[in-house]
Amino acid sequence: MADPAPLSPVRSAEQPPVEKFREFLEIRGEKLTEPRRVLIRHIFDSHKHFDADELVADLHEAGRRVSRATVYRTLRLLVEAGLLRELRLTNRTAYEHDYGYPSHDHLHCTECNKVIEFNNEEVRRLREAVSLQHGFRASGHRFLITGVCPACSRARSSPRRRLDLI
Amino acid sequence: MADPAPLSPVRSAEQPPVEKFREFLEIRGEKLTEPRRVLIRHIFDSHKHFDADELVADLHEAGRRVSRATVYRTLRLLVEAGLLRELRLTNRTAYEHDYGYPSHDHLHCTECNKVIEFNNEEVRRLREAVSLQHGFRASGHRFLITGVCPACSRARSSPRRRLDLI
DNA sequence: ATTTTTGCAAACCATTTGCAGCTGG
DNA sequence: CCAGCTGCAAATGGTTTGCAAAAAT
Repeated sequence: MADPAPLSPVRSAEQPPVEKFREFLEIRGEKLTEPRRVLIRHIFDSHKHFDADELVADLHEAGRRVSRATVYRTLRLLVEAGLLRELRLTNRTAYEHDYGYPSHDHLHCTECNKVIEFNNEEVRRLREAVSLQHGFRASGHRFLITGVCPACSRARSSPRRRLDLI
Repeated sequence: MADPAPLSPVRSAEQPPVEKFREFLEIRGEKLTEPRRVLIRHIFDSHKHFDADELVADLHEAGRRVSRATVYRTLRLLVEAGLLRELRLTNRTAYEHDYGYPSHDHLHCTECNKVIEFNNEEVRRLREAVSLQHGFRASGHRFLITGVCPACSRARSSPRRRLDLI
């Protein structure tokens, strides 16, 4: 999955993801194991969207092998812990950082499959307004705009496009 | 999947879904067959969200059996034709009417899994504003608010709840 | 007559799970 | 030590596909 154009990553006074996870596990009487540490380290090492398969592949390449089963099991925990968020754009579930990253929404280019993040105050306001109208207690939202990104838009209307297709 | 609280269905001067589909197929040199007619008739007979499995089950009950394979193949066509829209809330893909129904967004109750539709002008405006900011040509959007619906909210805070759980 | 479609069953693919052995607290 | 975890391999469950027979133009 294509990387998103990143917003300014703000992780300053907060505790690091591993600690947040340890806390979560402690409360449930569960354990912070080596495979889990490896995963969380790798995931929060860079800010990008990924799916289970990419994670397994990346780790194997890096010589840090964690079984597919453990990857799936841990991803579920990280979502429950509020560290990751699920993104269901295709048949495979993608994940993105939730903890320590500003809340945002997405533009999805249907030509190149790029995902662009954006942050707009209005979205949150609108979510509250709509929820209020329906007596709904909102806990989250997802605003996804699909279309064509500037780059693809340019390529599309460019006179050289016809030639490119040959 | 739970039915959505319906908006006023507006299908007046437009041609019926089957005709729209026939047109789509004709352009591609494809055929409007009996199983396809059965499916589209059943789907547009009532306005509700459904998935492939429910569709197969419903039809079998009604004595109009269409194979699972054909159901899946036809659903894909109906989406391409702009008659249906996909809704990926869970592991199975749900579908809703797109053609002849006002554009809208969704509130998804995570307790009872109900889907409530809403229509808010602001959403469209916001989509255009954000797209403009990013030089993006929007062709569609999805605004999904997750949380707890009024009914579940009431049940949750009710003093009798603890007893219900026993 | 020719091309597309259907139904069946088998294949696929992402994800989950049972289990025996390993590990963290 | 003991509850919880891991890896493996097998199971699941939704969706897709190959193919021979059936239907549409």
